[in-house]
Amino acid sequence: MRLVTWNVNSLRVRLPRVLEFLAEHRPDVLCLQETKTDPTAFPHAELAQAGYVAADHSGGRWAGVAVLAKEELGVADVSSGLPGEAVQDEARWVEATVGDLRVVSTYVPNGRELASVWYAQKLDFFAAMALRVRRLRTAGGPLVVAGDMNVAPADIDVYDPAAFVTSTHTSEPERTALLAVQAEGLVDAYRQLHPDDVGYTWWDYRQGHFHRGFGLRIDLTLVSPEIAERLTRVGIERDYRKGSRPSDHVPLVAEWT
DNA sequence: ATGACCGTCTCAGACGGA
Repeated sequence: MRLVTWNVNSLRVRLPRVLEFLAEHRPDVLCLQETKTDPTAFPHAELAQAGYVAADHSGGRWAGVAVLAKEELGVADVSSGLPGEAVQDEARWVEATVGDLRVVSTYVPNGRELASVWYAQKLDFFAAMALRVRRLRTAGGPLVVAGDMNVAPADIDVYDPAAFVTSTHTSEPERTALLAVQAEGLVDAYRQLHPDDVGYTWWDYRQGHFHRGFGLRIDLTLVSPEIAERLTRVGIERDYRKGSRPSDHVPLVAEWT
């Protein structure tokens, strides 16, 4: 199984890069975030030509998530929205079943500033997420929760921890909230296979941050234990930050037997 | 340097992103 998560920052603009990626890597499953797509404008036809079907939760100009699967695998039992999320219908959570695998694609709220209402809503989103993961784990079967968590789990995941002490994404409450989700029975796939490696998945468009190596690891693939023990490779497709009109995030690839 | 980049919606500039 090859499963990929990628915050594309507008599926309309990024469609050529997405089709390039599908052709090059042929993932079984591709989780997308920040599709920024109107529900009526989701590019189902273009993806079908590439051999993929999609379960999308599209909310217009902001957010938007989707689960793509190879046509022969299909997407079943689609569920849109996170029960209990602070702001309903922001299109930050979609679930689908692919084969025997339950897949979630999520785009956690940014939080904007510490001690803001948006920051509180971000923590609330994680709390709702932990409850939902508990439910899904109780139901049993292999589970993947992949997406843009908007939290760098540890200082190794931050190019300059000191630069973030007054910012979101590295605060103790955010990290604790993410750990509470994992405590429901999910493993950080990249960190499992790369315990000491620096592996950023996002670089700010500004100030040449990519070329200066200033990134964060905020896109995660969280897997249930039966998948974690079968992982064979977890890789970051850094080259997709280069070239024509790149997203500010890159694809994270996980493979298991 | 009080910003710098990118995408969206609406039409030059705001808002969101992290």
